[in-house]
Amino acid sequence: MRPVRLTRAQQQALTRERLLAAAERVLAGHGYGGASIDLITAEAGYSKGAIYSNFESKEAVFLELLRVYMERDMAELGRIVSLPPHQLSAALSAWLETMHCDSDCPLLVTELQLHARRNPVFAKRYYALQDQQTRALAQILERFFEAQSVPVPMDPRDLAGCMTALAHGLSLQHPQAKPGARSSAGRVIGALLKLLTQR
Amino acid sequence: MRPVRLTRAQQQALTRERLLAAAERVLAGHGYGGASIDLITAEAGYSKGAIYSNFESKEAVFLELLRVYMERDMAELGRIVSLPPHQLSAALSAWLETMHCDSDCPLLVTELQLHARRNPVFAKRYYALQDQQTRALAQILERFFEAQSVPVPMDPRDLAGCMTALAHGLSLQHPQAKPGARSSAGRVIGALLKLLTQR
Amino acid sequence: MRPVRLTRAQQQALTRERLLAAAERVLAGHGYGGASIDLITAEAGYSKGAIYSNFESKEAVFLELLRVYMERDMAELGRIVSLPPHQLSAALSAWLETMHCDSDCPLLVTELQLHARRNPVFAKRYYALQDQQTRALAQILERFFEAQSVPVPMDPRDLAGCMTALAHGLSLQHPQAKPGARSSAGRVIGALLKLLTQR
Amino acid sequence: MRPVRLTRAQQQALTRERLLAAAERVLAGHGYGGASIDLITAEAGYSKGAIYSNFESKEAVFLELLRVYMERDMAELGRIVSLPPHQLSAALSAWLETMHCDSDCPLLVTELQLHARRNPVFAKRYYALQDQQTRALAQILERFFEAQSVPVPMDPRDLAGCMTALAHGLSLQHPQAKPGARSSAGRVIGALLKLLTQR
DNA sequence: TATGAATGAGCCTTCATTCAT
DNA sequence: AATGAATGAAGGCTCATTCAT
Repeated sequence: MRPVRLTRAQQQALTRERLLAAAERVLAGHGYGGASIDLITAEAGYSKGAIYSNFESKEAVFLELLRVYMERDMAELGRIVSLPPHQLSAALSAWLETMHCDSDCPLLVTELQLHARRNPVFAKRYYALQDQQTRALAQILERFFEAQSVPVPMDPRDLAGCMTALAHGLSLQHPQAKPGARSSAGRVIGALLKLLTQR
Repeated sequence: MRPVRLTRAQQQALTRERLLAAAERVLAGHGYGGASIDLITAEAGYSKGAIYSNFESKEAVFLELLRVYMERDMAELGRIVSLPPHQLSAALSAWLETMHCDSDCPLLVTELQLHARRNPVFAKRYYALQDQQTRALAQILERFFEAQSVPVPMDPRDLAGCMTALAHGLSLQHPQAKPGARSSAGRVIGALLKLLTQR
Repeated sequence: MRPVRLTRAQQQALTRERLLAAAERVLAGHGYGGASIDLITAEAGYSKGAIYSNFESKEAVFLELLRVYMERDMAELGRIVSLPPHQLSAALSAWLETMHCDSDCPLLVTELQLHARRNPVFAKRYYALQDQQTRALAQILERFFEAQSVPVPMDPRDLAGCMTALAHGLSLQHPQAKPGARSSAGRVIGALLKLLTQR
Repeated sequence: MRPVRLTRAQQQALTRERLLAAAERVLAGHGYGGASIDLITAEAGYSKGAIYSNFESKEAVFLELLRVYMERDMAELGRIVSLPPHQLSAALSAWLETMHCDSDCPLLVTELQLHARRNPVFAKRYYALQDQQTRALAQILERFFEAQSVPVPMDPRDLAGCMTALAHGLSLQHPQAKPGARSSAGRVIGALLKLLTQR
């Protein structure tokens, strides 16, 4: 039989992960200013001090959150870019909708963007990661247009920026959609993409 | 000769305006959570208590700020919509660039959007004003496409939402641009608009 | 015809009186700490500044209130002491009940007593006035017992102090009585007085 | 040897007790309105925030103070009621004098009474505890009169209310007595009790 | 490692007081 | 005489952070 007990390292990694997940939820629900240590640790089922056993400071938590967040995103984009052409369109749409329109993602990213605007340390890391993501999305878009035999209508990276801006911006224009409802952001982005491939 | 002294009502109106202007600057510079009464009144050159002679509460300051902000915007859009067709395109581009890309506006609006997401009272007022603005922009876009003899490629209000989302979203994707530099956001939006009228 | 206009002095006296009456009501309703200048002047139908045109400071308002309050009380007691013996008992009972049990008086006096405990200036005036009142009541009690042909059972001034203490203390022991209800304080004091005259 | 260090729970209990004791002193010295968190924690030798590690709010501090205060009183009354008859009279006198005349108790109780008049939450708890105390004192008075073979001259609970009202009211009628001096309140109450048992 | 009492700076708000009108 | 905008000192409370346990 395997021992049920986790090693020290595993235990701590688990705590870190739980804290980060809690920080994500609290950030989405309460904003950067409203995300207090107490709220985060309570959400994770720990007490206040747990944060300081696992992170340097509150700032460090969100820096780390940003890292895992973008890493997750990049992995997904990496998966999509390597899909066969005929699956690309559907995957792209799904990504734009699920990751950026129907979830807390726009809220989260926007909070982090605003924070980056005011915090140089945070900014450096934020813009680097965002750049990576834009490049990845640009590559996907190139392959996407190629698959439709349509020339990319503008610089692919600019287009990638547009898609992200639209996904975030549109989803913030309306109150939190009910879980079931199809977000208008998704619909509108789909329509725009179709427009750009239809001439 | 006119007396130099202002009446008391004028004096207070001046104070209100200064406080609101200070609130705008502080909000842009420190975010909703970071915009403390102390910071705002100091920025305006008054003592902390002055806010409470002019506003019900901190919340009321930002609600009022939102109102004058949107009012200013609507006046400008109203001016644009009544322009002769051949001046429309230039005015629209200028508006998108100046009001939404090169200024603190996207920062500000995004802060307010996020706040609206979490504050029902604020939300009600915010979404109402945003809706007005979207309608006005939609009307302008219709006239714009008409002037180019091109059918509007999608529902005009959706398109208006897209333009705003792009203006906000793109300008947040990069660190604060230096005052002189032409923002990439403006360039990209211009390119996209051209694309949509060029087929 | 008499002119309707009051003279300056009359006008100001009226304002003072209104402010004092308002201070009395607010003090009873909100306590010493809760009786703010704003509350008082609003209750009187004036604006904040009116207080400072008529009184030195907030403290001075309550000092003056105390004076008119005690003066009013003394006048009433003076009236009672000069009544013919056969009306004395009823008048005394009525005074104890109406002035000290069924009204805001105990609340008010207690607030002032507590304030006197902590403010030497206030204390000096307060205890002097209270002493006057106790003497007056003592005299009345002497006449009261004389009228019943019963020796005064203890030092008349101590007895007067007891009556006042009972009237105040008992009426604070219960939540604000409904206007119509006969206060238990009045009933109990009546019973005690009867006991002391019945042997 | 016992360890000198206290456990954490003990440490916190000590802090709580110190804060409550400080609150009691500050309340007596500055009144309900004047008893600020700053004053209380400074008096206890802690920093301002310490209160909030131990109590929900300022209100809760005084609610708790009220509780321990009344509990202490009830314990003492419980001790007295079970005394043999010949010790009753002396114990009762001692209690009335020490607990209610020569200490800060009347001040404190009166502050709390006034607060209860204006705060429904506080009132509920206050009047419940006061009722308990009155019943206990009534029982003692019954035994007291029985021991003297004199019928209780009025409803025992009313009489208990009278005794408390007298103890509080009389001791507030004079400036803070010097520690050594025999309070006139004690003397007067003693005299009255004797009167009631002497016929 | 995780806890949570204690700290202390900072926040929003109230309020007595001043003074130009 | 009365107004009320502005001041500035508290006041109650929150929260990131520290540290003994």
